[in-house]
Amino acid sequence: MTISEENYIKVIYHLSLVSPKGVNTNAIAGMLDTKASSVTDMLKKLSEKELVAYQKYQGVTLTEKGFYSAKMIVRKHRLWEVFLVDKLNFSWDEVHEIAEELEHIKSENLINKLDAFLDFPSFDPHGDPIPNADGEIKKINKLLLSEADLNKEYQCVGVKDSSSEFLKYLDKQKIALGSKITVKEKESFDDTLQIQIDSRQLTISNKIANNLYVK
Amino acid sequence: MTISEENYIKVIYHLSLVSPKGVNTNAIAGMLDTKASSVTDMLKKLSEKELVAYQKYQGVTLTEKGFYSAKMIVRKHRLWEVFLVDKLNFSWDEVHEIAEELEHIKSENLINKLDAFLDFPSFDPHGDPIPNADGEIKKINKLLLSEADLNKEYQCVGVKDSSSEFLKYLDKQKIALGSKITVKEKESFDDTLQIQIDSRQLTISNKIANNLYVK
DNA sequence: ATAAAAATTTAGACAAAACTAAAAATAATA
DNA sequence: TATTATTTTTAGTTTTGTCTAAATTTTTAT
Repeated sequence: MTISEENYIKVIYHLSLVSPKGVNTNAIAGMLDTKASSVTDMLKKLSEKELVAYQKYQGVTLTEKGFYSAKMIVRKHRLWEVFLVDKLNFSWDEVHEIAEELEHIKSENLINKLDAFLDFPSFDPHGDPIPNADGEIKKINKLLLSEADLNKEYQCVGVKDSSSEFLKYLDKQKIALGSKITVKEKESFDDTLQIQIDSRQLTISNKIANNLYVK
Repeated sequence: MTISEENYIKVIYHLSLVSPKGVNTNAIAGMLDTKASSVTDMLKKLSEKELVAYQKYQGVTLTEKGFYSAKMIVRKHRLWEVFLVDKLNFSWDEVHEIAEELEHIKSENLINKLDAFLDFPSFDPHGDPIPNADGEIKKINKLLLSEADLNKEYQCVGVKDSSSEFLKYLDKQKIALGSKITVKEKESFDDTLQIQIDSRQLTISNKIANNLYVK
């Protein structure tokens, strides 16, 4: 697989988690910042290689083979992110772009040794699960903070939006994975939340609460 | 720079260490396993970008800019090799191919953090020097074992040929960087050497002695 | 010094991955 | 249901890096 093909497969994977019945050409184009016509061309090629099931005008889904390939790319991306944060002291908002390059390094041996070196982590620095060498993914029962019960203690386990801006906001507010969070009050007018986080009081908008996972 | 351009610059760098007056088109083609005509095309492009000084039919040399770029690529390659051997427990004959891919990862920040993580090594697992962030290279007075004096103790500091086959031969003979080597006798007929290595006796061919650096 | 050999460059073509513009199919709406 | 609007595909180009074959230049050898 070329780097370009891998990027398509990865994007189709992420989109298919949201729309499992079939991923639209335009959605793929949007994610890859390319044109729909380019996507059509690539879908034909990926279909030839039996990585996707493609019927024109009907969207695409990953084949078994494509699904496994996608998980291996995601595995590499997330393991490298762990490496960058845990070993090289990058902050969690800096690692995505670099991992986008590292995820295309071919050696399977490399990634398995890296996995061992990192002690077989199950989650990346943003709380996203890391597929193991067989493609298996550890699921946890997480929910958005916006859906959390009042006065019940949760633990922050991930972010939905992992943009640099959001992550930097969280750093500023000292909200990190592992933080203990209790929703004290919910303002019905604008869905603003009063939360207690590691014994501090904080007011956060609905947008923030909609992008934080807790369990 | 594209990956292809980087590969050309790197090859021109290595060849120019041997023929500093100008590197031949065919030599580049040989190293990159490509055709001379492709090399000519690329030389024009690299010349446009002022990475090389190219006069047709006269061979090519690196400009200041090209020379620095080359050293940064070599720096990345060799730092990744140290990482693979020291941290991921690869053996020294397995790392070249993987480093060939890793050397093209773009982030300067990444490579400097990796450098720090590895404790600013000056030499890679094959004894080749690692340029620092400014492109400076630590030189040592090494010589080929074939040129060594009799009955004088040397230390193995590098290999000239770093092919997997040669490295595996050295592993088999338990010759490693740091080994103490004394040439006891030189057979003038075929230049075979009787050496003492870490208190063992060994007979090695001229070909081996011509590919081992000592100091 | 000139002919033959080797090295290098040019010209034209191709594959991959992108693009634009236009056509076709599907979805949405009056 | 007919008509827009949207989405998707096709057709034809472009760019990058490669190739083959032919032409040119340089080097080697008679």
